[in-house]
Amino acid sequence: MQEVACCDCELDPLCQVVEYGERDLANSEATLRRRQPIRRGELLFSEKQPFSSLFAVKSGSYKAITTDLSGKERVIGFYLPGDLIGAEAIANRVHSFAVRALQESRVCKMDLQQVTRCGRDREMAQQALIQILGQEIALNQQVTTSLIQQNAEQRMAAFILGLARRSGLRGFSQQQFGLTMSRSDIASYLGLARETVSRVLTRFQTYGLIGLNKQIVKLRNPEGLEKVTGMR
Amino acid sequence: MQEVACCDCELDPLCQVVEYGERDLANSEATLRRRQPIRRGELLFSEKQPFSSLFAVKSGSYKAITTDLSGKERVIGFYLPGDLIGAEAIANRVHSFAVRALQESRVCKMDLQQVTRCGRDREMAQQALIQILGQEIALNQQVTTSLIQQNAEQRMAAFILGLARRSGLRGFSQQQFGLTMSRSDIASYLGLARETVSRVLTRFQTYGLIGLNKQIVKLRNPEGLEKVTGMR
DNA sequence: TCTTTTCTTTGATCTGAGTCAATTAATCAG
DNA sequence: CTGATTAATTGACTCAGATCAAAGAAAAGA
Repeated sequence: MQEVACCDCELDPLCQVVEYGERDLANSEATLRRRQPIRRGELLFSEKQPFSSLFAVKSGSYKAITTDLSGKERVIGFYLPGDLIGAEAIANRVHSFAVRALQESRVCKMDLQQVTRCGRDREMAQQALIQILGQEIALNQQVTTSLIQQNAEQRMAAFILGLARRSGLRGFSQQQFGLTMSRSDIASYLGLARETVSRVLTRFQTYGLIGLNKQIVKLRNPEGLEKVTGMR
Repeated sequence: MQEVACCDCELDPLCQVVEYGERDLANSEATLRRRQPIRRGELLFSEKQPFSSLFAVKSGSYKAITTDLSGKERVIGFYLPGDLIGAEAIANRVHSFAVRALQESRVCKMDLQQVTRCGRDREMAQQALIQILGQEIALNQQVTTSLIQQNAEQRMAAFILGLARRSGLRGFSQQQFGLTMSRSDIASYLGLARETVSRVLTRFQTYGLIGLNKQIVKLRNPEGLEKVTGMR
């Protein structure tokens, strides 16, 4: 299982400050626990659970899910190595969705309560956190836009390119990466039917845009995909 | 034009800290400018413009817009009294979309550069900002979810209820409020055709869910609307 | 005021994507 | 390895919502 390097991780600016601060702390209560293992299918936290920590994905992948009135599960996001999990609960101190591991994975866990209590490094930590949250807002904005006003092919193309970009940013291959979530998960996330996801993926293969076997996606024509999205 | 009270504004926790800090500052360079007037159609900032300040809507309304490849405008959000504008640019120091006033409006403008330089109040200001950003992330998450997987009626219902809730939260009527944006703007935002927005609105009227004349919406049956959304 | 332009509504038609159904492939348990 | 269960693909059909078109209502200019 390939892991993201700390230097490529979104939470790292905060980790550094916290860990630096920790050395000076008399009590050895770790505020930061690196590389916690999580089994496939395990919940990182559940909906309505009180907020206690932020997580950074070290390896593997996760999905964020809510349950609607009829009890059906809805996927509202995916997390890959280097991604931040849990920011949505900072203000209300309660998680607004559950997060489940899609495979054997590892996270780094940071106790935010402690972070905001650790005195002289507090300001640096806060500064770092502000940056991270700002980044998060900008990203969410983009994702929302690219999903809402687009058709099935555009959504899928944007989704695949997004995965590729994230893979590249975290130090992995930008051309080839794992599609660890099921077709149903993708469908739910993109607001499409399973069957449509399947059809669009095979269409993309016949167009020569991507190659796909087992869980591995290969970008054969990234520019073409970019065109399909219809965005800049 | 009705204005939101500062105590009902999202940016207020930050304003308070900043303004308190300002009194002690030797230089009288204001970091906070309250109630700046903006004319209808005027840009608050444009896409790709360097980030310099956060804005809080005091009165009126705004839309956030990007332009796609074909040069067509896409609405990606609306701002009402009490809302925060500009958070998406904090991390990258560049605005990722433009914001245009939908009518005569007022904003409070806060220079964030200064905020993060003002010394002993800095920590309080940062704490406040973290809360605000966290709230922003949680809200965006909700909006995205409610839009992507819903049909036209569900989107419109959620949109109207969202406006009502925001209106109520800011100290205005929850039953009655202005629909200051055009049908096209709503359509673009919700990812629908103008015609569909129009049709759904008339359907809602004939169902007795809302009343609508000129720019004023009245909720006649909020529970009914809530049911239409199909969410909790 | 009247005219022009823009916005909104309503109707008719068409199409992308959802639903239902059946087949094939992959994963899991023993 | 083998049968059982679950996931993915493919096809046929349907419908919500897009597009096209035209009329009506508001808003902006003169």
